[in-house]
Amino acid sequence: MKIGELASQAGCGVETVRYYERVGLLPPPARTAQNNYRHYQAHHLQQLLFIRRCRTLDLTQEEIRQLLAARQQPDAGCETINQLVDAHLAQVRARLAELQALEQQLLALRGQCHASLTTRECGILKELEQGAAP
Amino acid sequence: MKIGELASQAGCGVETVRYYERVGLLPPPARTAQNNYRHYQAHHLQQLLFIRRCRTLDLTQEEIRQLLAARQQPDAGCETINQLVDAHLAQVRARLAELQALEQQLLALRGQCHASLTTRECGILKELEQGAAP
DNA sequence: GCACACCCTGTAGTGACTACAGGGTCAAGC
DNA sequence: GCTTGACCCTGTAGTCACTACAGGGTGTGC
Repeated sequence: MKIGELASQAGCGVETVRYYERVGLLPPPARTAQNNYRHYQAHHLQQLLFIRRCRTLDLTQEEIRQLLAARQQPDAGCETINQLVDAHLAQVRARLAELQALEQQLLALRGQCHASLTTRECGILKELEQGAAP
Repeated sequence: MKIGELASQAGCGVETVRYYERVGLLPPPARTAQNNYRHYQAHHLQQLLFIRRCRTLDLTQEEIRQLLAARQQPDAGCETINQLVDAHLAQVRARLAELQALEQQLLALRGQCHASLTTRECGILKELEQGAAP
């Protein structure tokens, strides 16, 4: 299949596909001799779907590269895979904690001004100007 | 004061200060005639602290620019400030919801493999290869 | 023969910095 | 007077994962 069909089957843009090839996440497909168009096989689609699924889980390219490499060694142990997912989960939870703290800070900030005041009187600006870290 | 002192008082790098000047968040300071060093006043530090406080709240440069502009008009109403904080809070909450969903997906994925198997048998890889979006 | 969808390469932009390279300046100690 | 090291300057390139052109070639239907 051509790149447009591959991309639409994977639910991404053709430019994303070419980008994955450029950065080495997708192997370069064969080209037709006549017009140099990329010609993809089923395994390309499989790998692209794998990559897209990983991306919906916010895995980085580097993490995906490690998973793809692991897939090449089906007889090796899968501890690195488990560790990778655990590490990523830990990162997500760390970011969650950060964002929850941020939400509280913003709520407190928002509580500084309820009325429609002048900028000079606005509690939010005052807090941002003078407040130390909460 | 010179840029190094300003930066250390604000708790950021000198390159960040120069960057803020380049993108227009900090006004260009006077330069000493002798050696062209930047020479900062107290109000520069004030503004830099303001910017850094906004950044710890994950406000974007564009949002900070709006707050700085509002500060220049102390007699105007502060509705835009309140709206800006509300909008940002909504964004943070949306991202929180996304991350919580992601956490659940990763947990489910992690549950696919507890043992130390071969890559071929690893439930995580199988899920990533074949699983539809949860 | 023409319009239009598709394909190609290559480059630049996004946000908010960070990290050099390659140079100039200043103060302290010898 | 000289060296050493900390500081300052400009300008450019890198980060991440795309996205958006510009400027061209190709294929298909009317």
